[in-house]
Amino acid sequence: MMSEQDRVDSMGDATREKLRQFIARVERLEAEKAELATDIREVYSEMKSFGFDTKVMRKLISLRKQDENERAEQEALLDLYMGALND
Amino acid sequence: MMSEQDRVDSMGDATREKLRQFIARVERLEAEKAELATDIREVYSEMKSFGFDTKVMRKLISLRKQDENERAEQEALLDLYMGALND
Amino acid sequence: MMSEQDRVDSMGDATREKLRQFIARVERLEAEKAELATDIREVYSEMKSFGFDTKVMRKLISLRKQDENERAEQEALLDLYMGALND
Amino acid sequence: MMSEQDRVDSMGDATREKLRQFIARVERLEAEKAELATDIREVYSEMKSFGFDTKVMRKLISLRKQDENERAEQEALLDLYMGALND
DNA sequence: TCGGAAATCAAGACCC
DNA sequence: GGGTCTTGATTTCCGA
Repeated sequence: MMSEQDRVDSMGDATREKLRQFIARVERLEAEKAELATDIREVYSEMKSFGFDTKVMRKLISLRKQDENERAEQEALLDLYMGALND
Repeated sequence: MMSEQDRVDSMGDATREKLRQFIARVERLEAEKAELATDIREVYSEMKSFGFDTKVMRKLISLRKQDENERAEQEALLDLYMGALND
Repeated sequence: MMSEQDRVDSMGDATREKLRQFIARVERLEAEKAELATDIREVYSEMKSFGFDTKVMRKLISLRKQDENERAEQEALLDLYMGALND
Repeated sequence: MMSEQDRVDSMGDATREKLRQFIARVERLEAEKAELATDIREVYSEMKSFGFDTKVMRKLISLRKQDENERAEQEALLDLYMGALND
């Protein structure tokens, strides 16, 4: 059986380069995502120091997101119906 | 390193029996679950032969489930507020 | 454009009733399926508190299921052969 | 019992405004975070269509992240030691 | 029937 | 340490 290292060695240079690029892109995006997570945490701690109950706030915001999702779904359903009418 | 077989061999009889029982229970439940999945698929195909658009129907039913979840969440939020009021 | 409500209104009573029944049947079956999923989760947590490694157990059970499927396939193949002999 | 609406009504205007701002900030950040998640998924699907095994790629990237964390820890430890030397 | 997309689920990280 | 969020893996589902 070929080891992973052998497999990498047997890649063409172009493939290896492509691999590096993919990894770099993902890692870049993940780093940005992690930063945003930090920012969000900071906003919550600001809220807390402002006297808001963060647990309630989290719930509230998650509920708003659900509403939004639901609205999107309703629209998707409507689209489905409209598509069905054209059959 | 002990192989899996060795580990089973080294179990006490009681443990081995317990193991068998757990596996039997899970497999029993999974079999029932699989049956239900089959039943559901059959209902959808009945619907289809009745002239309903199953894609629409699936969406509709999933939307109803979401509504239900949302209602539960709203209540959870209300409970949070009520709890917060008691502080 | 016809609103969703209009479409439902324009269904015959019989069709509307049929629709309700289908939805009820699917929701019933899905509720039962969800219960079974809960039961299975509970069995696993029992196993865990009994000292079994649930990850391994899951793997084990899924392997047994695969074997079972293979056996079923073999049997189906056998049936096929036997049928062929009768031709 | 005070209704939720009553509670919001009883807030000062400034507090209410502050609340809105906090919610807007969090929702903004979460939207950006969700976009990044989408971007990452897209990169993976590009990789897949390029012939890479995404499961392996995910593992690889997560290992690199671990290494990075370890390196960071080592450095933190080093800083600690160096600080100690200055005491 | 296959492959991709999405839902589901448990494990791990992380905050309180 | 309890609970929530996130991630990763598995399973499920649909369309081609």
